[in-house]
Amino acid sequence: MARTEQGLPPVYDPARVETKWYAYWEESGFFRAEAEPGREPFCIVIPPPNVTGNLHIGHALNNTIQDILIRWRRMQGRAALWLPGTDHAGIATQAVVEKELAKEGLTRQQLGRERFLERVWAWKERYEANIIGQLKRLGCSCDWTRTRFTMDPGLSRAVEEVFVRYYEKGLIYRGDYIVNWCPRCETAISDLEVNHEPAEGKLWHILYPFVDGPLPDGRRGVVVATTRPETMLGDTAVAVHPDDDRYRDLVGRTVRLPLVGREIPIVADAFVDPSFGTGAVKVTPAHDPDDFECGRRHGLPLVQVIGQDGRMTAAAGPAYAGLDRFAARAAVVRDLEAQGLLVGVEEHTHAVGRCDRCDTVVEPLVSRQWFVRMGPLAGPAMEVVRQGLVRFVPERFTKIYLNWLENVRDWCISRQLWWGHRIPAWECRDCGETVVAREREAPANCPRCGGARLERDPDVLDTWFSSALWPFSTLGWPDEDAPDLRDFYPTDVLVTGYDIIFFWVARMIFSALEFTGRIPFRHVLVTGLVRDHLGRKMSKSLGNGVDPLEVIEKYGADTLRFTLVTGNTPGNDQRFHWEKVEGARNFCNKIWNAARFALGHLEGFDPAGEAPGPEELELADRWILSRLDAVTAEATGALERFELGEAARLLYDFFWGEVCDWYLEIVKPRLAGADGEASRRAARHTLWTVLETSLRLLHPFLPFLTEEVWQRLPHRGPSVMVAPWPVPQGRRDPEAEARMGLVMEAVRALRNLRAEMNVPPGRKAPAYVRAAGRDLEALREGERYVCRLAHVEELRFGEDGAAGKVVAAVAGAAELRLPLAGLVDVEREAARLRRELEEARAELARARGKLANEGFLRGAPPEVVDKERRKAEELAARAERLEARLNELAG
RNA sequence: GGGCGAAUAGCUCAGCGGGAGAGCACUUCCCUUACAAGGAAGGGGUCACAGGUUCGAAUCCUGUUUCGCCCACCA
Repeated sequence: MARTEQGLPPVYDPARVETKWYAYWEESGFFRAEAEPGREPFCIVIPPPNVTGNLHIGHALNNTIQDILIRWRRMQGRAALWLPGTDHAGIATQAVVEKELAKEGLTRQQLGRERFLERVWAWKERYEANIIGQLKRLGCSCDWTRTRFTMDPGLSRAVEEVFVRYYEKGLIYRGDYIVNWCPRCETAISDLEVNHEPAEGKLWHILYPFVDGPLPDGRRGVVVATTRPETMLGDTAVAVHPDDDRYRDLVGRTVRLPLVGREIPIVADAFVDPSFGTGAVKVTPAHDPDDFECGRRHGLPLVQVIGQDGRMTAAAGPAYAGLDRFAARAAVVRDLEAQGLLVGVEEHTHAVGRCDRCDTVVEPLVSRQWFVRMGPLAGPAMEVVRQGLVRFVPERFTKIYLNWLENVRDWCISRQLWWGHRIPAWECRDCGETVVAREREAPANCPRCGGARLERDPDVLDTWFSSALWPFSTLGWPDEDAPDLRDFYPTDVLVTGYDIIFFWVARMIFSALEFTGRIPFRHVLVTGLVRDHLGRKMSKSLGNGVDPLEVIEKYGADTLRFTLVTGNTPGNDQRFHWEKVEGARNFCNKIWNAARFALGHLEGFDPAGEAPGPEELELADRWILSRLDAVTAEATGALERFELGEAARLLYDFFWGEVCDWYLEIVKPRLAGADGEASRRAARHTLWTVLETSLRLLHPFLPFLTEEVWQRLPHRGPSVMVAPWPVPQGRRDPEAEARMGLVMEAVRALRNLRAEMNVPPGRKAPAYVRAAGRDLEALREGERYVCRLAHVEELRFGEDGAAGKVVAAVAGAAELRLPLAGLVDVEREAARLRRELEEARAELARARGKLANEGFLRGAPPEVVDKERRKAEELAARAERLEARLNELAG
């Protein structure tokens, strides 16, 4: 940090400025969105993070994207609302708090419902504050005055309202159905909360003997195949396919259930696949979804042999009651074997369902639950997507979405938990009547029998039931006149991961259509996962997670944002590499230093007072301004298409590759006055224009850095975050771009010649140019740039040059020559080249020798051999180049 | 069993009908007063494979292979 320019250190220090600017933005009220006439609204509601813990790197990506979109639209003058909030995350939060309790040796039952909920609320307060703090560190420009939580009074009212209206419309029903039950969480879970994983298992073949004894043909009974023998205790039938000739004559007969003795019928049902197992299926309506349906079709009784705790019930018989279901499996197999009824065992891998939360094997159980009828809701939800009213980005996710809705089953929404929205239903203890009502309208007495013993349903709703309402409940629904609902709904874009399209996106769409009659958002921008550097999912158990806060502390929020958003396309996973973080950090530093340089030359600069006329701008100015307009248009287009990575790349390439590498270098002597006052003024103004505009373009991506720099630059307005988004100013100039292109190519060609020939950096010489027409004009116009940047004394047009020349063709038309004499000592250079050539040849011979050695080829690892091969190729190429240069020197 | 994605420079990835690119890594030179977290020059790729459409294909179509993911009630 020895030198400073304008008192600025040569390395950008994000820690010094980030909190300062965030506080300034917040105090200035820039995050607050006000809808006004004439200002088109733009709204994003945040996918509410769970209050289970801290934000992870995926949140950082997701929220960076939202912030970029919001900041961009805000600068465009839209009334941009980013509505923040958090989700109570029912089962997940309850689980973490229970875990915390367990450390104190407590269970929630010991605490009781009320005190347990107090604990959860305390947890919620702590983590909500945490999460909001983290979003602020990231730079998120949310309207914090509108922060919501899924269990806020208003949102809870929406939940209640939705439940009651669904119920009144017949779209919610309660009933005894088979559901996915987690015996550890002791609650029902939805289909989506079950993960199917392949598991090594066995397929047991069991003989169920005929009640009436063997048939005349000798058959003693029917053999069924099962992967879960313990469930046989609850069998109430055997099913075969109606067209299966092997069994057709058996339909209607009765078999005796082994171990239990119950007499059960053989029924015909088309759900049976004759090609699987023996073609005969044991039917356990209480413990298998297919069997449940089959049982209903045939009026079979339910025998529940596994309880909600995963242990066998009394109905399983005294030998098994109380046993864990897996212990019971072993016992049943043992007993069947003893009776000679186990007639075969095969190895068999099949899918076993596990609880999304705790990985416990799910038990299908019949229990009394609440369901949402999906049929009538799915149709419109598919229609709005088919019609393009709601668009997925990228588009391929529409198919996934539609496919899911086409096959969706009714949604089990009740959970046997405490943390969540309590179901607004009461049951009469006297007559069993069910009453569904808004809490404030709940009757004191049973409307049917008049009894006073109405008891509220103890269960709560699936957490996604409330998230499904998020886009409109946060804006004030069910109050139809809520100003925010009127001003900002439907929202514009939902940014979310592909992992919750079914859980959340689909449910928001059908809920919104049902209750607001409108779509909830116009676009769904789907993000991929951030994986670790090996491509693995980040997870707590692997310990491979990257904490966004750690990145922010080490490198700054802008760096993290830029890292996550570049080189990545919507819907695709990306890997996290610290090298990429460093690349983003370097870019920030590049901007910082370009600004440092510019500030040193813009002292006392007044943009309005010094605007040069068009005729005062020279080639480089017209070129960079043209490029600035082009990049402005391209970046804006990319943002409109949600290609944020593309927009970021465009700006990166422009700023680093064109502004810094070329324009700043060209402008240095001009700013120092080398080309006179007019040139200096044009350069100064253009430099300011390019830098100031670039900062505005970069602001959504790098909010802190751009603010810090912009504030130091001559500017208008209180903050770059409320400065106007750039629009092209009609400065496109294809002629200037073409001419400058040629100039740049000439510079590159001359530099190349110098480097190839080892011309000492300090040595200058004239360059001879042969060109015609426009090329000639362009090179004449850019002569000063070429001379300075390529370190050439002067350009001599139309001359053939000296002996020992080196030639480069430029743009196929012009030709540049450098005389070697005067640049290098030809004799010494030739000697050096010969030495290098010898070395290269010697090394090449060694490498070739190695590659000819059978022992090496066989013994060395393939990658080593490959490397050797590449080395040989490179050496050969190098030798060739050296020879060519030697010839050049000689000629 | 369906569906989707990926396969491009040593690594990580953009590009998706006319130029094969970026960052990192590699080689050479340069501490030139914006930046060595930098500058200049350079090496490195039959764009997985096979067909097809086209004047032209990394890019579109068909098929194949290898990874990865999602969905599905096969007991």
